[in-house]
Amino acid sequence: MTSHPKARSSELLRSRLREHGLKLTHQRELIAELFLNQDHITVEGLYHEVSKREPAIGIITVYRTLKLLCQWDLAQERHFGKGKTIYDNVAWKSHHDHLICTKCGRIIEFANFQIEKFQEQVASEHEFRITFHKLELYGICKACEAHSGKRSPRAHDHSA
Amino acid sequence: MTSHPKARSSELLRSRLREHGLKLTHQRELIAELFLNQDHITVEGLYHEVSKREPAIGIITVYRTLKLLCQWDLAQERHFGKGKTIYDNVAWKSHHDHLICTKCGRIIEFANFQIEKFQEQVASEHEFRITFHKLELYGICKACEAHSGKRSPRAHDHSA
DNA sequence: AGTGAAATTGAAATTTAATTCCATTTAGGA
DNA sequence: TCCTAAATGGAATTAAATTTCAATTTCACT
Repeated sequence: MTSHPKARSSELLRSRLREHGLKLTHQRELIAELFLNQDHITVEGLYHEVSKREPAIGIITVYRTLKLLCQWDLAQERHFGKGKTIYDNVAWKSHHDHLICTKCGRIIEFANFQIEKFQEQVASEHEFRITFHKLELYGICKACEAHSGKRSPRAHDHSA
Repeated sequence: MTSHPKARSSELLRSRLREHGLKLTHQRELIAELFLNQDHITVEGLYHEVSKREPAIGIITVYRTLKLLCQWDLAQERHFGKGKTIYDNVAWKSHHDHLICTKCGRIIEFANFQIEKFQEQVASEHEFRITFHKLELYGICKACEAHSGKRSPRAHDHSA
C-alpha cells in the first residue's frame, strides 16, 4: 500500500476528526486503523477483526465509524450480490469500477476511460446529467475458472 | 406497449405455469396481469394496485408471484438507490441498462453496444469471464433540471 | 359433476441488516 | 481538575423479505 500505512491512516483520521470538531476515541482509532489498512470488508468482518484486539467494542460503533468514513469519502458502501454491504476503502484510491467473482467473492478494481466516455454520450443523448454511476461486472475469475469443480479458493474469506 | 397487452400477458403467464406444472390461481392472474402491463414497480406499489381490485390478496402473494416471474425472466429485481427493490418488467424487453434520476426517481432505459464491448475488453485483460453486469447512471433528468427549485415532477409516483 | 392429492394462500412469526433510544462513560477545552 | 458536549454500547426498534402452517383452492382423474 504505502510505506507507513498505520501512521498515514492515523493522521488521516485525526485530521478529519479535527476538521469536523469530533473526538478521537480509542474505539474510532482502532476501527479506522484496521479499516484503512485493508481493501474491502463487511461490517461483520471488520467487527470480527476489531474484537480480536478490543472485545469490548460494540458492532454499533463499527457501524457508526464506517458511516463517518463514508461521509468523509474514505469509504464507500457497495452492494454486490444480495449479501451484506461491503465497505470499500477508497482512502488511497481514485475512481474505479468492479469485477466481482460470483464464485469466490473476489473483487477486482478497474478504471476505463472509454466506458466513461460512452456513458457521457448516452447521458447527453437523453439530456441527462450524470452525478455518479455504478458499473459492476459479475462472473468467474481466472482462479475459479481454473479450479472449477474444486472448492472455491476464497469462499470463506471474512474480508470481502 | 403491444396491441393486445392483457391477452398477451395472460397467455404468457398460462404457458409458463403449464411448463412448470404450477396452478393458475386468480391471485396470480391478477398480479401478473397488472405487473406485465406496466414498466417498473415496487412490491408495495404493485400490492397497492392489486388491492384496488382484490383487497383480499395478501402482499405475501405479491412477493411470491414476483419471485416466480423473476425465475422465468419476465421480471428482474433492481436495487436503485437505497430504497426498496424495484421490479423491472422485462417480458417485452431485451437487455438494457438504466439512467436513474435521483430527484424524481424516473428510470430511463438504454442499450449501448460500445460500452458492452469495452466491458468485455476489461474482463479479458483480467482473464475474467462476465456472466452478467449492472450499469446504473445516476443523476438529474431533463425535466428535473428544468424544474430545479420547483417541486420534483414525479416525486410521489407509486410506480418506480 | 365429484373426489382427493398436491399446490397455493394469507396471517403471524421469524430472520437479518441496520438504526434509534437512552443511561453511562469519555474526551478534551477552559 | 472541572465541565459540557460527544461518544459508546446494550436493548429495543425498524423495515424488507422469508418461513411456517392451518385452511383453502386448483386440477387431474373418475
